[in-house]
Amino acid sequence: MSAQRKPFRREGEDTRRRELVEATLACIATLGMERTTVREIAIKAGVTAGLIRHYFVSKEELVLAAYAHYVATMAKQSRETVAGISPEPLTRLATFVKTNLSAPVVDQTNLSLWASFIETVRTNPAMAAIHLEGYRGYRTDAEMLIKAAFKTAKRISAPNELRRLGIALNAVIDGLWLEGSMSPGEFVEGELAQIGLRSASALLGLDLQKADLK
Amino acid sequence: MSAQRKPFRREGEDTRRRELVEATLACIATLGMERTTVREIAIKAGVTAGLIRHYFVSKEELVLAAYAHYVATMAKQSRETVAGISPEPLTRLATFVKTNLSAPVVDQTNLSLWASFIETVRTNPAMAAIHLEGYRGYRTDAEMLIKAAFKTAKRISAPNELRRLGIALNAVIDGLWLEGSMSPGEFVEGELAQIGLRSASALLGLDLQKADLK
DNA sequence: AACATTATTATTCATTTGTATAACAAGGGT
DNA sequence: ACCCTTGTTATACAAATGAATAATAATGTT
Repeated sequence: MSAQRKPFRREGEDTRRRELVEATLACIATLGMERTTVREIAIKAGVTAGLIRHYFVSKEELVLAAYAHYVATMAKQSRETVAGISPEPLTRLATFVKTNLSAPVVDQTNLSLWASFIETVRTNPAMAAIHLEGYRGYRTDAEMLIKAAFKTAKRISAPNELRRLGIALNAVIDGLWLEGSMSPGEFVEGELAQIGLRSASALLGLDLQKADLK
Repeated sequence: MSAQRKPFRREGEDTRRRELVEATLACIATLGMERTTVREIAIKAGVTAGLIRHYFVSKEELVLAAYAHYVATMAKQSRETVAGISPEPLTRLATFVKTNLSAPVVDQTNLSLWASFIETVRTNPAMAAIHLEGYRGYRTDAEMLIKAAFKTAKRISAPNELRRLGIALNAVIDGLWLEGSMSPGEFVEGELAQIGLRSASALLGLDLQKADLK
């Protein structure tokens, strides 16, 4: 009547680490940071709890790796979407705005994940470093897009001005993303993206709505 | 050699409840939700852990009360600031923007507190209700201010338009608040508020910077 | 096919946490 | 001055948690 020992397969180190990291993100997103325990992560990953310590010296280190993975994935997706379309600057800018204001970026679970990390970011210097790098990259992307669009429109763009507009554009997107992710029922399909395009147009003095139709 | 029993004072119910609620907020802000335990809260409040259960049937209920207190306090402060100044609509709008983009609203600890609640808001219906009420009130405030400013400028404002602008204005403020609170070192004193005024001006087609100087 | 390595499972341990209960004393009523 | 209510402290407890250690079996090597 002895319970059988669980059968298993040996995986390569990188595979297992990625599996564990992804299971961690899934757990945090679903259960929240508080209820994300090593046992829960292990269940999600389909392994036993002990294995976690074989790859990560502590739960804290695993969470750190998960955050790094999350930031990197987000940045990569955003860049690939913009890079994969028409090189026309205005269209790119419009796509940048729209992508970040539609599913799957706008998503309650995604927001939860992001929020769960915030408090850790504040208290953990290693997490803070990862965050700052990601944020700066994101803002630089926005500035580059604006710069290119201005150039096409033959508009002068001083570095100061560019910085200010990058911050502002980023803020509208973040704010709308926040509202949309937090209160999904408050907006109809596509409304958020439309408001984003209009707002960005007003902020930058460009017509992104026309560009979006191309 | 027996340890002395801790001396204490009896407090009225509402006083104690408020003390416990405030201690809870302080704990969450400082330590994060995960490390906010009933014992830690009790220490912060200067009482022993057992007392908490005398006023709140569970830790969850205490956290809920703390969130309600937090939302109410924020809303009250915002309204009082705007109400306490010149009745000139443009100036009010400018103040609304500036207040929400300066200390003490823009603050890393404040952000932490807010973020800590997010995941709870998602999973707990009671928390979600409190949140939605607060958010709608905030947006309504913004819409009213915009409407008044438009009226002064003799501009027509359709309900749809008003809703859209309210959401957008709210988003810029939220986004800038987020960026400023998360990466305090990235902005110089007053920069955030300036960007906020400029952005709001562009969004609404009003000159809030001039209005701010009055 | 036997072996060695080590990834993985299984078990154990010390702490922590939320909650429950018991003991005590502060302050009001008479 | 005494008692009585109950706010408050102190102790206890079962469950959960991160981590440590022991046991086992999957896979590559020869």
